[in-house]
Amino acid sequence: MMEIELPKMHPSQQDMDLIDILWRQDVDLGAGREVFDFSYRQKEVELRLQREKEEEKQQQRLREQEKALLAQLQLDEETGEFVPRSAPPTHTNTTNAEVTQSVPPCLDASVPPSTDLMMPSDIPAFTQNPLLPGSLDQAWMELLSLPELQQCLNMQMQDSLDMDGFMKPSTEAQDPNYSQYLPGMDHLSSVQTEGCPPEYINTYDGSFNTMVSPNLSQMSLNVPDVRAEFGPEEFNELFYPEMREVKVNSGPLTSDEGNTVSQLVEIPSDPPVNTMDLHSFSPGSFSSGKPEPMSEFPDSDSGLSLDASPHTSSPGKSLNGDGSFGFSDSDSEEMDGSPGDMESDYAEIFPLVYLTDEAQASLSEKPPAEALQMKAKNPKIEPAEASGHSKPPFTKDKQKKRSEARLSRDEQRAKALQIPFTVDKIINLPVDDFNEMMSKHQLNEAQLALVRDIRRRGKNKVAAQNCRKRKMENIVGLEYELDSLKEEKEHLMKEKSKRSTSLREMKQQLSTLYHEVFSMLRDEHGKPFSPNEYSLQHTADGTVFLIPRLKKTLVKNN
DNA sequence: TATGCCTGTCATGGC
DNA sequence: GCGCCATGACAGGCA
Repeated sequence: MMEIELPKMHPSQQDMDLIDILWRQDVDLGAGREVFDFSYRQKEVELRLQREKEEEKQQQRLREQEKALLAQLQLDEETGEFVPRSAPPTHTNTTNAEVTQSVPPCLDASVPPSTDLMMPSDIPAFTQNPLLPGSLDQAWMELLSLPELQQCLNMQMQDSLDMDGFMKPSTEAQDPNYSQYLPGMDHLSSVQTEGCPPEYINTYDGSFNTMVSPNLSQMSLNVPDVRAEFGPEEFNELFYPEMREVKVNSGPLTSDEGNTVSQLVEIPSDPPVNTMDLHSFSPGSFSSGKPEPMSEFPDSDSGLSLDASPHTSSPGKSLNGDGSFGFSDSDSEEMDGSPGDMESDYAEIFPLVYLTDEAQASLSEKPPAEALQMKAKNPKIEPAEASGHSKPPFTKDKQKKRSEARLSRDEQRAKALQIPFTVDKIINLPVDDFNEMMSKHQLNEAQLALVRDIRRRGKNKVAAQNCRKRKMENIVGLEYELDSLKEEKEHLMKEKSKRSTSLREMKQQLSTLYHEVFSMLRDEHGKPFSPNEYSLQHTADGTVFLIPRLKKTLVKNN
């Protein structure tokens, strides 16, 4: 087994099983991973560097955007919030007082109350608790200055009012805020917040921490779906456990998530072994430059009908001319139609080309005619004893690489058949050049068949190499992808855990503040409101409503 | 000798 | 229809 150097990862058993399944599919194809290790490692390093650069750029961009944004904002000294300079006066200034002073139903005078829909006369007026002159305001200010809390209240308010018909807050005033609290989810935020300029979406997260209390600034709100954990119903349960029948319409916060194969593995860098000298095989030199194997075929010269067109060459015209070579039309057809048999035929026709030098030497003592006669006697005998591969052709020369051996096998065949082209040319010439080359030489059927076969095998060999290489690259790529996904999953799990903790703390704070504020409210008689009968609702613009719970239920039923 | 890997080859289908 | 390419399957060689 080969030791492969793979990127460091700690896959689970399942992952390993998956890899093994993929790997087993190809392992018998012989693709070796180590071939790709180097490029793989390179790719990995490049990817990491690229990721780091991108992160750096993004941070830089965020800082710039934040600066630009802050330049457009001014700090509200009272609330501590940044507000656009050009924006109309915020409600935050008035909210503070109106929470306790303005007349219900709408506690914020800047927001015209929908009195026809809103508070009937049974809504008690707010009165500031004389005993707690500033603390209430302060508490609300603190509460309202927390964007997260505002957001929670907004959600609750919107849900309630959407359902009750008391008020339909503009989504533009709401949704963009969500994106501010989802700095890590810009892509999602931008989907939901069409009305919000992207620079606000992308930059508020940077300034966000400056607006919140220190402890909260530690919290990150990159919660993909806050409502999944902190939905309106849960919110209701948190504060109105007894009012579960009041269904709220949850707003749509959910987002619409939405080689060149490196040129052929160089064919064995070694050039075809024993590259034939093309010129030595020119038709005119056949008889003179008689290659050694040809001694096995004393009749071959005479058998070559150089003038005969391949198509007109009859069995009698092939090679021997006397037909002793055993080539018949059917044989030729077999060769063409069944390449698998061609090798066998070659083996029969030119048995020596399948043998080692030694074997050839021993065979040379035997007249080739004998072999040909055997072929003639039993033409149906499958070469190499029927399997076509059962006889190892080059088992003697262990030093030779198999590829070389195989290559030389075709070369030897070509040599034996006196093919006047190099195997390399036969395989690699473009089809036009190949045809042109072929047309310049009169080849008999056996030669044509062999040339075609050599070309086909040669091209297929390269194709197989490419195919295996691609397969290995795919496997390596999948392993890398698997590793990345595992890391991402791990990261998301940590993130989720962090968000949950943060959310819990916020809920707790909000609950505390809510009850604190509620307990400070007094009606015109100085009596506290019953939390069972009233609830506080808060909008994005700072308006606070005191909503009678019974009313909500009634409206809902209507 | 058994086993796993590598490579060449063939068959087949798509372009 | 031919040639090329991709790929699954198979077989042989080798360590």
